[in-house]
Amino acid sequence: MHDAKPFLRALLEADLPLPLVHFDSMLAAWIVNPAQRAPSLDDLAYRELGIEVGAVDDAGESTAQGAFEFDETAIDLETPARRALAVAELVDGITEQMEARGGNELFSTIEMPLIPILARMEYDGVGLDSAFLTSVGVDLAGRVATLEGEIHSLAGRPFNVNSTLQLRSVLFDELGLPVIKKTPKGVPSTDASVLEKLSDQHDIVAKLLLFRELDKLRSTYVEALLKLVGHDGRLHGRFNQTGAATGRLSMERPNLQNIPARSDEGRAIRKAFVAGDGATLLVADYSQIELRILAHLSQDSGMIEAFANDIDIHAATAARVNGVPTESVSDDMRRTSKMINFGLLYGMEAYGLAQRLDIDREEAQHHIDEYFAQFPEVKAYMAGIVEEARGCGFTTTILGRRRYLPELNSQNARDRQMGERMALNAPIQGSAADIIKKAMIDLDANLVERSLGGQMILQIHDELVLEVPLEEIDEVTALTIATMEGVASLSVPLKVSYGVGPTLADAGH
DNA sequence: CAGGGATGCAA
DNA sequence: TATTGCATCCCTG
Repeated sequence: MHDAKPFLRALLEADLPLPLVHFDSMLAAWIVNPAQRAPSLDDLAYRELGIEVGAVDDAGESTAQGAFEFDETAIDLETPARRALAVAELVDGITEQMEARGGNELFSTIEMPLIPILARMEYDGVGLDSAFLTSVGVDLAGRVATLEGEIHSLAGRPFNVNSTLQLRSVLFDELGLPVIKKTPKGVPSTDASVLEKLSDQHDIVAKLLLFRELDKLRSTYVEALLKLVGHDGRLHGRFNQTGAATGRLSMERPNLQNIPARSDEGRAIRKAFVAGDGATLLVADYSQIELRILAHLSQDSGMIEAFANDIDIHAATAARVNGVPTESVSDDMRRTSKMINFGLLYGMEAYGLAQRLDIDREEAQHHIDEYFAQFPEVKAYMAGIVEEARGCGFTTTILGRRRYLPELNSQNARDRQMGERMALNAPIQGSAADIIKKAMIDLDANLVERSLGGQMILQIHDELVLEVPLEEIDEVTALTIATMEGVASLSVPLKVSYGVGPTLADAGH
């Protein structure tokens, strides 16, 4: 099949048994080159076979809901038939390409087995308390309207606060506030980091920040979610298995991987995600998985030791960098080390660290130098990975997932540096994706083996959300943690923390 | 109405 | 001028 998941989901909706799918040409083409998101059968057949399978309408292709809906008066059997034949013709060629790129095992042991699991997760969906969420929306709308009035008064005239064009005139032309930075197009920026720097200059600025925050929550996380609730009162987002070049999943309609978590208002929205009757939610997340992978890949003895002792990794790195005992680490020392730890995962440079810590570039460089002096294997690993990727053209994860980076040899310095950052990040983010995908496959099998009713319903990059019958919660919690922690044996332990509760807010931690 | 830019949410 | 995504709003053509 090409893109089997919507078909499997349609079978679940029709209460029909699922066939075993052996080969998904969309996934296979993505393994060969993860830069092409959702390779279409049209393009593949033309490129690999020189065949024109013809444009597909939504009758032959999966519809938005994943069901096959035929107009019975005008069934086109020819196009689906040509497409089916094209998939069959593609199998050998793409398999050879996967083989040549070392991707066959990843394909057959991770990506293919994940398809029916994701189909089931989409089919099950997650419960939404629409009445509660509606009341959150009413509250937010009221506060937003009040703020809008106050902003208009302070500006001296009404304008559309959501229009950056109009807001720019108000702030920089009419109120005379200083321009802090410009957008890539060269016009004055009004983004949150700019507003934060202007907050002591005019009362309007704090109102604007709050307006943006609350209106974002209202429009994106209240209105949008309510529109997508199914007839069963649940949200059935779609997982995109080929959406991220690093190997992560992505999600859409809705994207439940970016539900607010930090502010109080964000947590109110998380309260609307609920378990069904007689069930509860279990949220299990890998603790610092990317830094643990960095410790493993770099074999840095200091970092491995910190994880082996299971101490707060940001405090532990701060202690080492500053040459003090862990208990003497100040808040500021920990904050700096935490920023560098995160920056390492993204291919940080001094400029970026300086921005985030609001310090000079020179001072940021000094912090980075001190860090690398204490973690020399990390420094060597970072340098080596870029060099290796430049040589062979790709990076590799612990399960052999490759990301090709032609940018590394670009004539354009900006593109080349982007390639270097991607080379630094891809093995780490990609290995984390490998690990949680394997955990999903193992956990699904373990739940079935023990005849448990607990089901995975969401994956949010380093965490799994399960809906669990109340009477099973202890057994499923223990099984989930053991499975997630046991999927890989790295040079540092994998650690899982968890929370349980009737809503996503209660189960969070 | 499609598409791009700006913005902001998550890990 | 730190990685990966997706959604919203505004604005233009």
